[in-house]
Amino acid sequence: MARSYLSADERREQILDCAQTLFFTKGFEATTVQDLIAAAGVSKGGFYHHFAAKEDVLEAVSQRLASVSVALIEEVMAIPGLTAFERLNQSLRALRQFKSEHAEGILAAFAALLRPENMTLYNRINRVNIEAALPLFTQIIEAGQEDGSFDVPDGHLAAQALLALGSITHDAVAKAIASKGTGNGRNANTELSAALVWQGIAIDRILGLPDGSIQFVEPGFVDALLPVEG
Amino acid sequence: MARSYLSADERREQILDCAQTLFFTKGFEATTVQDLIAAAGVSKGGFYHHFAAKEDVLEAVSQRLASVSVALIEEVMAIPGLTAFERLNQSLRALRQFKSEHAEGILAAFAALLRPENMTLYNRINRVNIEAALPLFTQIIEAGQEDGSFDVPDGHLAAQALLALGSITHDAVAKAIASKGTGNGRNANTELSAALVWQGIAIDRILGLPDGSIQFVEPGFVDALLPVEG
DNA sequence: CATAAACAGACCGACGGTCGGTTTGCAAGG
DNA sequence: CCTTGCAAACCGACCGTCGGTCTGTTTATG
Repeated sequence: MARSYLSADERREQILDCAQTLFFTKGFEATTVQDLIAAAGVSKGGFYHHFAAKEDVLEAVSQRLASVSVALIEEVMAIPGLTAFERLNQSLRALRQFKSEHAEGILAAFAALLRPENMTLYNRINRVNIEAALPLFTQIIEAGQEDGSFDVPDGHLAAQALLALGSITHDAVAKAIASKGTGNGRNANTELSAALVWQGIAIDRILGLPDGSIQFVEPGFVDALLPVEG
Repeated sequence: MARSYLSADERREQILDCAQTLFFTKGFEATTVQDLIAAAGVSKGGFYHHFAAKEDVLEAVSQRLASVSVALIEEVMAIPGLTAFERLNQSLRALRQFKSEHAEGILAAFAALLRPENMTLYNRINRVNIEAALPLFTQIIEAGQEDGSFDVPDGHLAAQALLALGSITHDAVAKAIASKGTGNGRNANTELSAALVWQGIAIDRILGLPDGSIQFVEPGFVDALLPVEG
């Protein structure tokens, strides 16, 4: 029968595409290698020619997802002549804009990731994302120590604190998604907005800025992402 | 052959004891049900009589560990006549003291948890711990909104932020443990101390307090926990 | 046409979990 | 005090499935 014979890179990407879909749909543990090779149309031997283990696929998927955020921030890093404060705000804005532009996909991803059977996937993606973003945020904050934007004793530690705050909103996001179509979506959206506003304030405070300095949400951001029906 | 026949509670606890040791030693995934029943001296059927799945054992072990911290904080909650600020500080002190008193065990646990093959165990324990501690911290902070101790818009969100900060120090702890016997333990301990001091400052700032209000470390705490040899 | 990369698929050991049956403790009835 | 009945504790052989291996075969490429 006609084998397809893709290049290593193409095949890898194709398998990762299938894996991403499957992982998000049924979870990492529940996705078998059989599922993966069936979806990708490749044999067991072919699969293990490109990946040493199922675990490697998880890692690669996580890395690929993290690289999206990294690229967005690196674009902002390339802009010359910004203060560190402006650079941080712009980075957050870029991430926000990306979420808005891909609202549908982001939403589906979150809905999948927050399901209990997907904790492994969620934790891995989260970890890799933080590891990838940490040096960039460290760089920004350390520049901010120089130019007087921020008041923190250590840029690296401050960056870790900022990234750790991300987990605050996950609860609220989960609730907001869960309440879709249950009638209290309005309420959940308000709660999520409050959580995001607070996350912004927490960032301000950690960086030694007055409340409201960093713009972490925009009015209507949540409602645009999660439209309340009815 | 002489069966032992323990009560359900006794047997459960016994299995959990063995499981805890095994999970910390070889990790959750690497510990098989065979290992568990061999260690506990019970049969497959006996094991599944008490636990519906291997996963349940993980959950139970995590819950049991979390209940230790909860008990410590609840003790502080029972003290009458404290301001919320004092209550928070006392709670943190109690946790710190517990760590000092059980330095050896705590250290071994951390060393085990931070190994890459133990991420599942680590994440689970972390999650359960946060879930267990969240209502208590929320209660303290909400009281602090009333009595003027803290300046935050929402007690629950503030508590989530505080607990999220815990992850900052994990890196430093991992480094400090890893550097034992490598000669730069002195350095790693200093770094860990700095991380803990920063975590205290971050808590201050999030709660709207001046830097240094909350005592999150004491001088010599790290060196007492992780003695530098030589 | 040689060589290596890409792929195939039968196969394996081990794992989590099930199931029908057995043993023990215990309380109620004689 | 002794049955007797019964539920709870326990046993261990067995099963399906999974991740991973291994021996080859097919395709591209220089």
